[in-house]
Amino acid sequence: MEPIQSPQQNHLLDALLKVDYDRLFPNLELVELPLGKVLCESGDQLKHVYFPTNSIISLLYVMEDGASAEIAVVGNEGILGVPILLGGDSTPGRAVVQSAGHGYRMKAQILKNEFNQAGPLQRLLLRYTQALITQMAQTAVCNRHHTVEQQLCRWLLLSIDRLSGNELNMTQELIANMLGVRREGVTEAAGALQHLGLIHYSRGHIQVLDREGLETKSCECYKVVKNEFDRLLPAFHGIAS
Amino acid sequence: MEPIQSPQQNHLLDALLKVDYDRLFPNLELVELPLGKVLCESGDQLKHVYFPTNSIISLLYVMEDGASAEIAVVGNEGILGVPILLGGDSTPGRAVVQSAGHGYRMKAQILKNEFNQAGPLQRLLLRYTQALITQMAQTAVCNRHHTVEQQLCRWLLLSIDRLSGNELNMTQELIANMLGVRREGVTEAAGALQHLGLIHYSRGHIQVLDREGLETKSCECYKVVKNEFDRLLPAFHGIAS
DNA sequence: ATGCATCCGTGTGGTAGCGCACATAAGCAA
DNA sequence: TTGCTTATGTGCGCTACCACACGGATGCAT
Repeated sequence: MEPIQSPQQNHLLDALLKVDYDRLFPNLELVELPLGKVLCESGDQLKHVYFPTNSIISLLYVMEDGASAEIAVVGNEGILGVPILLGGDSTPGRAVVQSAGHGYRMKAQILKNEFNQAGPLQRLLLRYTQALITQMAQTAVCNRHHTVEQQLCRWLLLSIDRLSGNELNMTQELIANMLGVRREGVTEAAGALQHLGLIHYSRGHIQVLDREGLETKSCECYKVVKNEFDRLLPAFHGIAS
Repeated sequence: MEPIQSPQQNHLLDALLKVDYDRLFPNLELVELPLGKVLCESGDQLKHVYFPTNSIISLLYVMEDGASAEIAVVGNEGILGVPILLGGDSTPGRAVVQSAGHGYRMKAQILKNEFNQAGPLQRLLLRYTQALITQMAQTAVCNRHHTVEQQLCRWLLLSIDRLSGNELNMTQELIANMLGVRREGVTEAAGALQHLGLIHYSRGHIQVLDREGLETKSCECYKVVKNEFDRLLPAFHGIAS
């Protein structure tokens, strides 16, 4: 039972003015985004930008010794490819599909040209960039000061916010890679959350049972990021109007 | 012996086309930036943007419990006020003068108007934004994986790169606040570096004696950030041409 | 049902950094 | 000098997390 895909499931596309949307629409290509697919290796130049619909893309920085950490996630609220717009053609980061699903992609140059027209589309994407920056900054602080359990809560909340349901397909091993901690650390934290009845998981399948409880257990970082996204990107639905 | 101040000591201003520079020049106001001055409290709307010349501004995130961490620094290579340009009027961060000196400021609205013309000035500032994003991302990773000593090296290098000499006025207590670690941790790390002959410090005055040695001791994060700034913002001196 | 890869749980020992408490030291003021 | 403030050094117990090792469990394929 795959849900029907539509570009408007992506909030950025949905927020475009009708005239902008209609112009871009023919360039959008629906793509499947399987778990683990690397959309952009460190230092690569992105050929396409991606608008996830029901998938999540993780922005990872990988270090020389192989250690990694996620610095932000992109779901149906956003776009992968901000560096293209900012004029630095590459980033030192890697983009990986963290939660399988679909998205629309578009040749990077086309969106860049639209962006350079400095209209509402540019303003929208710049506001998204600001929200992304906030997420990265908060991740930096969170990495410094919060426990694995708190960070796991934040991460779960950010993830399910970007999907329709309350379930994730994601092994603890992968989560550990995202958070930049050991797998055992995730096991322990997840076990604690399950014991509290906040989540249920088994073999790579996670259900959030008590969203509010998770928010309580989480550090403030989740709320800060969420509030900033809501503030900067209210759902104003350019097409519907 | 204060050095003579000129807007062109700031690399962004220096990189403007002459026509843009001439138009902005009358709006630039030289300001002194004393140590510890808070230019922007969390959630504030910036009235001015700042172009440091021989000062450094630190972007700090402060948490509910008072713990803090620096997510990026802005010196003569950059500008404080990127969120203004991106259209989110405020940020959840705080901006503090980390190294006393001077800078030029300008009413935020004026620069925002210039930015919205979508010319070379906008492209320059967007490239700077990309560099800033890289710095924040690398900070997030560094917070996760590297020792206090490595981070101190990175921090010292990033700082002296943004000043003319090889000296800093900065107590260990303040550095600890920036890095989000204990003061004693900085004492220990700084002691080790001094023992190796890489730095000399006493009561809030730090000299870098062996830059190369510091780079060796530092984590890769410094080089990644530096390379990305050099790549995105080559010194191309719009005025001179 | 049997085999097998994957995923998860757990234990043991080691370490970096924390919180706290104080001891020294360097500058400054009268 | 004396005294005061600020800056830096050090020791101690504690905790979160790490690295490694291995045992157990689950689901899938044949």
